[in-house]
Amino acid sequence: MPTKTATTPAPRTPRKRPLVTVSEEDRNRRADLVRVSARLFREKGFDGTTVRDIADAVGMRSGSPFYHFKTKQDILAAVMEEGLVAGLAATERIADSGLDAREKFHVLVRTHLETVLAEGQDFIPVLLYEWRSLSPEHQARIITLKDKYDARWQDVLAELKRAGLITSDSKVVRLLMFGAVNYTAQWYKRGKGLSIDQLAEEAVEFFLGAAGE
Amino acid sequence: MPTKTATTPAPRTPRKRPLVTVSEEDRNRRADLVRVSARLFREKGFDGTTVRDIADAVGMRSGSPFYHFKTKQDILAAVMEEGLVAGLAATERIADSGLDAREKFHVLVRTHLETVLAEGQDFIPVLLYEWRSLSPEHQARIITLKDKYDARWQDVLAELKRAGLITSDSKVVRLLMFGAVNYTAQWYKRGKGLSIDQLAEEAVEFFLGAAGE
DNA sequence: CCTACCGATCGGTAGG
DNA sequence: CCTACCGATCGGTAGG
Repeated sequence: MPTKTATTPAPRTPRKRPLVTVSEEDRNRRADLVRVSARLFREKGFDGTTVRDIADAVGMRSGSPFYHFKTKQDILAAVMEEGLVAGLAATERIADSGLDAREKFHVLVRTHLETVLAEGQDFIPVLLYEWRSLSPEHQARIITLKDKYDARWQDVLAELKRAGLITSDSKVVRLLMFGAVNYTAQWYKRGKGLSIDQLAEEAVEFFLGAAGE
Repeated sequence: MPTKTATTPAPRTPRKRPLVTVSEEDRNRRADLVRVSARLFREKGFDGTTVRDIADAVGMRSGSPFYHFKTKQDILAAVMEEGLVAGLAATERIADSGLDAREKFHVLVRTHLETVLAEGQDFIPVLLYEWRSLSPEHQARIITLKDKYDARWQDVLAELKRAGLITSDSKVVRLLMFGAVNYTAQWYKRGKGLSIDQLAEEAVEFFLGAAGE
């Protein structure tokens, strides 16, 4: 049954709320839970966050999150998956753009920094720092997405090397760059010092060194 | 009947021990607790590790760690402090050596990598990834040590810049390097791929770029 | 350092 | 999504 059919005549019977299908409101509440959980998991860790913390933050009673998620683990998986799907989409858009190597890399770094540092962006930091709390089954599913993400970065590094902007495009170099960028989550304070754009600028200069001049 | 899961209690040889002074044995047991706690905190996180886990790992009963430490928090602080004191000593030794800038930097990177990646070296990773679990009072005391550590790195970066090996020795550059090196704790597998020495080599080349050639 | 224990809290559930 | 609840577990303690 189509969810929205503009051309069908109005139903003869007065509309009643569907009792079986998942309502729009349910989906919104679920999204609320994922969003506040991301923030709490980032601030206090997965083990340091209780289901009651999460329920409080969205104005539910302590047992109610389990109407939307089977377990606390499932909430964690949802947070990570949402962050990675969004991050992957952005990465692919940039990788497939027609920009030249240096510019493409710059945009990639800036976008990743925004993903890690901008307000309300807690999904990827949770992915980075709560990975060990995720069950092996959930990990396996998310690794598939993560591999695609990594592959796109590796492609851009290969472009940089062809352009003579870096001397090595090894996996180790990618991981070192990734570490440098991801670690900003630990020390960067919004509104103090550099803006995210300025930070991206300095990071790119550092990564490409004097080779790019 | 088969529910005899837990480790058997330590042999109970009643033994005379000094009642007032802290015996050598007490100090050894305390060191044992710190060492196994470092490993457990790294593997499962502070909140994911129970005092019972720690007691089991050294062959004590669940209440006994509290003979050596007032709280679980105090164990965490001891782990971090021990790691930082050792790391700071090594860093100062290198910074004050007569090596030239590039060589000094290389040794610094390699030593830090060993601190993060070598077997049984769990203290600094715990410091890096469980910082938020430490109470503000403990944090304040440890920040003093951490500042000294950072200052030594900054000194070496200034040397690198004077030698023309890097184009910027800003704090941001130090933090990016630190992130790249620290993040290895998340992906490096001992005995697979590069050795720690080889990794140090590649990291230094990446950090100094083509400028050093 | 062990025995024996406690109050608090936790993830999760039954039934509406 | 709430009410009412449970079994398990946790950090920590008294007393020896």
